[in-house]
Amino acid sequence: MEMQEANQGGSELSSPNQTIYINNLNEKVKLEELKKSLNLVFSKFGNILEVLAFKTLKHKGQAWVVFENAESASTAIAEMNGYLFYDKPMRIQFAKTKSDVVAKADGTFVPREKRKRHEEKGGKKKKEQHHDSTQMGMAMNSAYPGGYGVTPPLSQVPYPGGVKPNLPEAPAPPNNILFVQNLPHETAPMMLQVLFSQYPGFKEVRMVEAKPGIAFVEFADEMQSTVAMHGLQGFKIEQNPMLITYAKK
DNA sequence: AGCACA
Repeated sequence: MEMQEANQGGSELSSPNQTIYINNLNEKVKLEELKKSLNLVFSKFGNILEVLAFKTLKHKGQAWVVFENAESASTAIAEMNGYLFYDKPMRIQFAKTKSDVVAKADGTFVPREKRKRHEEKGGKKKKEQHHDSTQMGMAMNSAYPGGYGVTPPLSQVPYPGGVKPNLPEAPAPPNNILFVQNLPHETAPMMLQVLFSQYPGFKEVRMVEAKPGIAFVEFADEMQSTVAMHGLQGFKIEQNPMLITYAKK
């Protein structure tokens, strides 16, 4: 039988990073509210260092959430990609580059001139563009209740009717097969079996030789796959947090 | 659509 490309929508997964990049956000929402809400929704995945969003035309509808750990970011992507937020499904990926707050902590921070790709050309009337970058560090992040399984309405179908064919990561609907990513290349099927077979309904692990780092894990039904997914989401194998989603059928 | 921290 044939199987869909393992890779989601043909776009590569950016390398794991502690910052997530979110787009397809509802542009009508005011920035402050947007950031507050993002903070609320994402704080259960771990401590958030900063939430950034901007109002400029080039950056509308997008935001960055900087976590303290890459593991949190990874879990947040797996759990929240496609989540309806102000009536639109969030599209989430790892950020392409390291956030300044993180670089500052690293000691690798280099002031912006080096990092700018292209400067703005003259001839444009300069407009005030306010974007604020509130840092709501301690204020709003509550410690997470323990367990990620509590994401509410993922069951609502994110893309009802006509969908653009190549979304970066169109989340597959819940089903009995899990798609596991971000595994160390040397991960043995047996190791995965040990992990997943603790969950009821486990059937088998399938790994794709041609594509190291991923695996399919089949359960008897979707309730059982869901339990396993939430139980093992972000579980680290040799430092790599597993990223588990439903497989595309 | 669009990956920044002015």
